[in-house]
Amino acid sequence: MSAYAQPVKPPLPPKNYMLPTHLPVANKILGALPRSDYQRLLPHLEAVELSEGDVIGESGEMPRYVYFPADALLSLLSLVDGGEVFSVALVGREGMSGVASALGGQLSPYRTLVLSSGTAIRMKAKLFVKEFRASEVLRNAVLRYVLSLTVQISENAACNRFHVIEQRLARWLLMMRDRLSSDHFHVTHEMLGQLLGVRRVGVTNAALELKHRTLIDYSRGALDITDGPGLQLAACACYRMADGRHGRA
Amino acid sequence: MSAYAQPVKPPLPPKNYMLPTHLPVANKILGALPRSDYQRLLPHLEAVELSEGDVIGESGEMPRYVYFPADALLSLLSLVDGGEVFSVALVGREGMSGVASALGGQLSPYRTLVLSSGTAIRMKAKLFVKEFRASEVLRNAVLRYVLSLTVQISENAACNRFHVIEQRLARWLLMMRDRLSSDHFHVTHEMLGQLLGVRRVGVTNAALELKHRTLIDYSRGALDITDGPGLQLAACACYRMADGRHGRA
DNA sequence: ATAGTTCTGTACGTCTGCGTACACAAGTCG
DNA sequence: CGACTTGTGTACGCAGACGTACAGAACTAT
Repeated sequence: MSAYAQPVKPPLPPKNYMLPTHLPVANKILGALPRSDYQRLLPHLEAVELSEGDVIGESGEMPRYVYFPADALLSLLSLVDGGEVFSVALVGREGMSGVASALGGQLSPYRTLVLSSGTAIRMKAKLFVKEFRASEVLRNAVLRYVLSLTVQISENAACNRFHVIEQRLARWLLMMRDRLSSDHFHVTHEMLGQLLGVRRVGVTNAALELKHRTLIDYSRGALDITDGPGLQLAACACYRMADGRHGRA
Repeated sequence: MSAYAQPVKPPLPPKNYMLPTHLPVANKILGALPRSDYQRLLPHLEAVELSEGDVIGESGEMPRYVYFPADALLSLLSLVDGGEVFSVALVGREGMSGVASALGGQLSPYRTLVLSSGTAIRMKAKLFVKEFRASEVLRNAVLRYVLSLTVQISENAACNRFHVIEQRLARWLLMMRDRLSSDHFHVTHEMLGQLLGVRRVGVTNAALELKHRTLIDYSRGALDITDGPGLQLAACACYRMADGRHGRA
């Protein structure tokens, strides 16, 4: 059974790091804050190490922390009635988890899963809400991210509707690459199946095809993007439209 | 050709109405405002009549107005590269169009289509942004709606992934009924196909089945929900999870 | 009344993806 | 070392939806 199927994981071991007392910080929302705002938040920020498979927030519960990924990668999963899970968005250093709190929600609508191990900066949700209300700078940064998140979810929904697995797989691999800033990362076909909302076998077939075309290579979860430009051609145009912006040419 | 396929419709004829100077107003966001806030907005609000098929906002453009539907019904359409359109959300009296402006976006990510004729209250987008920044009450109301909109889009995406056309059709009809507060409304199979992102024929087949089960009846766009509870059983559980809240038992 | 348009019903071959099952390989743990 | 777990490859029948095409019914306009 993959970690995806587990409803809740045990609490993560918090591990403190030195946080930079000056900009830029790894996370782009925090990094965009003026020095004075960042300094005010600093005492309440805590760097933690997240491990692949951790569930750091469950749908229907109110998260105690909001997370700003540095080099970790998160996935927001929507739970369907039959116990199915479906990934609606990826969250990397450009974003955060826990926006529902800011928007006045009492419950998180998503399960938040750690897709790729790494560091994230966290903050108590209640405090974050307070800061969000008080600081216009922070609020504007967060709201801009909420917008891009909503757009990501929407385009993703449309993409799922119209494009075949192979194109979508190529796109997701590129999206992960962009957010991780690396051509090499760890992800199994089973995980990708959950992200795309398709069978593991469907991923295997699509991945094989991409492998035969020498666009990617992989073995037991160790995935390599060997031909980025080629992979972009294999992906649907959704990638260029929505995600090309993130950089990593 | 259906109105959906047309990129832009000619400007709508604005038609002024008396707006209530006291609460409640038909739109729930505006209606939830304290009297003083509503009074301040009032001079800038304008009631307009929207007609089915009107496109009141185009993807990639910045809308000049934000709209608060009273008894009109809007659909937010995401445009996919190949010219396909896909409805990501319904907006009725519980919501508004143009949230992107509030969140700091320069461009609307959606085409906004009038699904069902009726009245809406509109306001210049720039002014709305100003008020959004200035008034915490308005801001909180709008942000709560942004959250529910995001959740709607997400659950919709997941629903599309896992449920068959017939269930999804039943759900959309119920969603439309809830927002229009009526068991009878006008919508063609062609329109529904665009909303669900499927072929017109697919809708016809599903609708026929629902008709044979005497859950609905229709003819040339005039649609009747003749057995609401039965239709709920035909719909996927997504309806009860997400939309049952809207009321209309 | 006639002609045109819109909406709905029906048909048919095709394709993508599903559900399921099994085998093998590579790692892990005792 | 052997036993177990995890990840990947492969097969096969089936179902839902697609693309397309055509025809009739209902409404509209002249």
